[in-house]
Amino acid sequence: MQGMVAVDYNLALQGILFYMIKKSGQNNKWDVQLRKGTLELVILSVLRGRKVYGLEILKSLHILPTMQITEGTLYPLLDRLKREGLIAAEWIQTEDTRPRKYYHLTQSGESKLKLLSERWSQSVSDIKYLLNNPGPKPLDQ
Amino acid sequence: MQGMVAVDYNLALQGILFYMIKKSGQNNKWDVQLRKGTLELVILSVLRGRKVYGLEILKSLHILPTMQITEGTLYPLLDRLKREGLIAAEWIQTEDTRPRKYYHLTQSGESKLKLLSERWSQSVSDIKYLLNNPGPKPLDQ
DNA sequence: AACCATACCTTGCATTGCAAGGTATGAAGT
DNA sequence: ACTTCATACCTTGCAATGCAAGGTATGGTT
Repeated sequence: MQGMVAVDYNLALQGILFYMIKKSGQNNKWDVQLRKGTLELVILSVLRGRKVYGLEILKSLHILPTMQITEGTLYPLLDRLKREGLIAAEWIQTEDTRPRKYYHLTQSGESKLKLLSERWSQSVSDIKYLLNNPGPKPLDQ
Repeated sequence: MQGMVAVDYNLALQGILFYMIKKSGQNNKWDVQLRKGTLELVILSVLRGRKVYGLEILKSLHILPTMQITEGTLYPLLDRLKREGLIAAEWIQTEDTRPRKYYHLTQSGESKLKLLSERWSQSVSDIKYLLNNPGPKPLDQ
C-alpha cells in the first residue's frame, strides 16, 4: 500500500513537473500562433549573409525566448521556402563531420526579407499605437 | 471575332485589376498569418477601458494598415474570447439606434491582456535582435 | 556488437483567419 | 405599400501553418 502511494506520488510529481516545463518554458498556445506570422521572417533573417545548416538554425534561435522551435517546425518550413525560391541548399561535407545541408538566401529571398521586415515594422507600430493610445472614448465616429 | 477579342481583353483587364487590388490593398498571405498571432492581443487592447460593439471595433481598426479585418474574422473571435471568459457582452439599445451588442473586458481579460503584451514585447525584441545583429559569423558554437 | 549523438525528414492534427454567404430590422426613397 | 439600402450580427467551409511524435541513416565510442 505504501509502495503504491509512493508510485502515484512520483507520477503526480512527474506530471506537475512536465506541466511546469511546458508552461513556463516555451509553449503557450499563443506563442505558437504568434510564430505563425513571424517565423518566415525569422528564418530568412537568420540566413542573411551566411550559410547555415538545419540544426544550426535551431541552436541559433535557442537563446531567444519566443523562438524556441523544433525540427518538426523547421524542416517543412525550409522545404517551403526552397520551393518558393527564397532560399537554396547545398550539401557540404567538411573532413571531420557528416555531410550537412547548408541553406542560403537567393536574390528573391533577400527582397522578400526586406519586404517582410518593412511589413513587420508597420505591424509593430500599429500595435504600439493600440497599446499606448486608446483608453476611454478615443474614437469619435 | 473582334467582339470575342474585345470580351477576352476586358476579362483580362478585370483579372489584372482584381489582382492589383488584392495585392496592393491589404491582404498578402503573410499579413494574414501575422494576424494569427496578434489579433487576440489587438482586440483585447481595443476593448481596454471601454465598451465597444462589433462593427465599431472594425471601424476602429480600419485606420491601421496591418489590421484591416472583416466580420468573418471578428465575430468568431469575439465568440471565442467570450467562451474563454476574457470578455463579456451585453445588448444595449440607445433611443435612436438599433440594439447593439457591446463587449468589455472581464477581470481575467485584463490579466490576459497584460500577459500577452509582455509576451509581445519579448517577441518584438527577439526579432529586433535578429534583424539588427547577425551578419556573417556571429554565432560561435 | 551495442549504443548514442548528430543530422535530416514525414505524418497527421489543432488552431486560426477569412471569403462568402446568410438573417433581421429600421429608415429612406418611389 | 413596396422596394431598396444601410446597419448590425452570425455561420460555414476552406486554406495555411506550427508542431508533437514519430522515423531513417551514419559514424564514433564503449
